[in-house]
Amino acid sequence: MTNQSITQLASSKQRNTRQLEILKAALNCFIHHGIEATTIEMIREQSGASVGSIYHHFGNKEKIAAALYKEGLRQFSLQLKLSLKEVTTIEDAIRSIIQTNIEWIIANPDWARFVFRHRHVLKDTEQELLFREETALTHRALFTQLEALPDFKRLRVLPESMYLPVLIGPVHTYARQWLDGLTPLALNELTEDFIRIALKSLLD
Amino acid sequence: MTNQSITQLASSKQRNTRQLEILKAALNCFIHHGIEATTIEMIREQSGASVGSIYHHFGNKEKIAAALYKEGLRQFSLQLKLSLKEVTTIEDAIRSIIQTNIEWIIANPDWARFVFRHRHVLKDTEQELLFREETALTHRALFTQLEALPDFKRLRVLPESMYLPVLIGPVHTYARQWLDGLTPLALNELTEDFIRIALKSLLD
Amino acid sequence: MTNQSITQLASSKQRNTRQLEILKAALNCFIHHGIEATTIEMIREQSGASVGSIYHHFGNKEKIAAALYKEGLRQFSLQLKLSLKEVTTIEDAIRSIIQTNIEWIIANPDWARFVFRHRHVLKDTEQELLFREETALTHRALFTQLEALPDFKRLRVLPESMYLPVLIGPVHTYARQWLDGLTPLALNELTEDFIRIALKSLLD
Amino acid sequence: MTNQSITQLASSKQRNTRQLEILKAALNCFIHHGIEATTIEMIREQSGASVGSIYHHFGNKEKIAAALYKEGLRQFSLQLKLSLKEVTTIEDAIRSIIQTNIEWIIANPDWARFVFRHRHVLKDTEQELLFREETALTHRALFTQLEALPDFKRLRVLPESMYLPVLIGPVHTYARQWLDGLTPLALNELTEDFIRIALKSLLD
DNA sequence: TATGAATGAGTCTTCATTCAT
DNA sequence: TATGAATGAAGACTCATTCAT
Repeated sequence: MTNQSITQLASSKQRNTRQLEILKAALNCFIHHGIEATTIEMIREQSGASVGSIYHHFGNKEKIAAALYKEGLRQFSLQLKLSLKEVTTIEDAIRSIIQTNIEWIIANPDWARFVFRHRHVLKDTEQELLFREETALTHRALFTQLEALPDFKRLRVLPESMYLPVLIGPVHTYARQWLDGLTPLALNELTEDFIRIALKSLLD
Repeated sequence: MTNQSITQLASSKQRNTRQLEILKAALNCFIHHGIEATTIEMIREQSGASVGSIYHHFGNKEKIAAALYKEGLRQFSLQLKLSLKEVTTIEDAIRSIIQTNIEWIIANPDWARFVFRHRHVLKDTEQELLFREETALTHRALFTQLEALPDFKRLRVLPESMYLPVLIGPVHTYARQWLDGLTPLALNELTEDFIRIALKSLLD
Repeated sequence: MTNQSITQLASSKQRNTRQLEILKAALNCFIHHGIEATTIEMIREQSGASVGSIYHHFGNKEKIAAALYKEGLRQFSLQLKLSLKEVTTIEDAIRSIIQTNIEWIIANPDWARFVFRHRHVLKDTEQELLFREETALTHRALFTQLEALPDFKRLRVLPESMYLPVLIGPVHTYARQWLDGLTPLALNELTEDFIRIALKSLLD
Repeated sequence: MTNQSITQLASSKQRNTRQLEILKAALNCFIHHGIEATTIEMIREQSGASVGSIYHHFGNKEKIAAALYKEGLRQFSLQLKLSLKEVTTIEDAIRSIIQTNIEWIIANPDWARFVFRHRHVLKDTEQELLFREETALTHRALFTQLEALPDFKRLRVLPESMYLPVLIGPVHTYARQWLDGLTPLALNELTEDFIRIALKSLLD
């Protein structure tokens, strides 16, 4: 049904098999029916866990969604950080960011659908603020790394909050359509095009 | 609470006051609580209409959401079409598209939040296919109009499905953040920046 | 099953038939199984009302219990007030109070069981304070009436909070046992004995 | 939080520390939330025992409540028996019974609340009949002892089942209110008053 | 004796929807 | 067209109890 590998899901936090099965089942249900329309019973059936076990591990449905969201973004962040490790020029950095985005989306289509569609699962949650701060820190760290690059000044001068939208907006907007099956061309075939666009947009 | 004007909501289809009040109340509820978490009772309370009346006019909750979604996009399309009427160069066209997007989002923030967040309200609906075709037609018409422009060939050669993401992806990605209050700079202050970016990305 | 008459239940507040059926069924269930062990399903079955109707009228199970409790005490208070209307001596007053207590308990055994057993249904409820004040007022009014009697000074001097326990404690303690089937003699056969005891305890 | 001493709880039956901790925690929970609303988890948390341990020692929640109830009454009975050992006149006996009641309630307020509120924990239990008989025996023994007193005939002639309610009803009715914080005067300040009342009621 | 993860039957409660007026 | 009381299916969630260690 889905190519979401359990190994993938496992990678960003210590989770036992039972928890991973629950997360995997939940992700699948959430994508196919939406969070609200997914019943605990559905997750139970697909995961093999008992209702009690699901509640034992996650507390309630919203927290499963929250876990899925947070771990998705964390896992992506990690991958991005790794890919930026060796980068020495601003051009390489842009290239890396775009490539990693596309690669992650292609490797984790359901997870990508989930984070694209459910930006608000953390809303009104105790974890909300904490996770916002974590995200802000990650962004800050990324920007700091870019600033340290020797050719950083090649980057177009823009309000800071615009950089990410400009850099990755086209990819994300395309990816949303592709993930919805609305687009003839696969995302990965367009990697070079998106990189070229980003370079033109951001480097003088 | 919201600056969504009822007049605005009214403009794309023949609707009486009662219906507009219902739509307005529903939009407000949907934004604040999500579609599923919004109960008919909430819409009843905010709109002043009775439960029976709501059902009389819209059939059920999903159809209210569907109406909101379709009319939102139609209303935007209309505005875009008007703004493109006088356009004579490709550069003006790009400028117009970006400007109209930003203007519409700023004029209809809740509506914008709604269409951004609820791309899937038409899913598994009889209206789905119909509306998809309508949207495709609109896109086609837009592209045809651009092709007819004398300096069309200035446009970078790209797979056709990439044009819209590249053109409007940065604005939309930024707008989502702005509508969520995650961004320091108001969208309208960045209009010129976004236009410059788009021109650089799309014109040779 | 129970001799609780619906007419009786109706007397202290404007209630429609449906509500009275629900209250009657609930009282019966509460007595036989306790409040917690009574399920809405049981009340539904016995009352003939639908689940939704029960919730429509009472909000939840606790509020049914609260209504039963408050209306029980109110109904008793009313009866007591009526019986004290014509009273001219302190002895008659004592006699009246004891008689009314016994009569009410005998006429409403299930209701009496309920108020004896469930003094705390209003605990941590918004109605708690309000009802406490109502009760205090009723008590105050009763005492004021007694004070106005010409032979009031025949009453033994005691801390005010002791009067009611001394006057009615024996009856209530006996009634609890009788209502539990633990006592050979019916409460009403002992009316004169209880009156004599009360007079001895409280006069000169 | 409560002045219920563990030593007190221990006195009527052989119980090890673990069991006493469980009983103490349970009593506290039962008083604050009621028996049904108390979860094993709450008792576990307050007692420090594990869920398994609680079940090992008591079988289930109802049996904890039953143990608490039975041991409470037994402990009180014991204390009463001791206090009646030296009694030689009917007046002293009445005095002793009232004093012991008040003393026990003051020394064990939570336990007193518990037995007052939960007369029916043994209902539909195998222990019910047994304990009823035990109680009846105790009452019989008490009455026999009183009958043996030289001035027994000073006691007013009343149906036998009335003696206890008349003797102790006022104290219990007052105590219920006092334990609920509804009364300005502490129970122990009224001991002499209650004794005087009882003597007047019961001795000719 | 002690532990606590796992189970799943059992309940409360919600809410979309209907329909008689 | 408008109303809102009544319905009951459906689901989230709890919690007593078990049992392998």
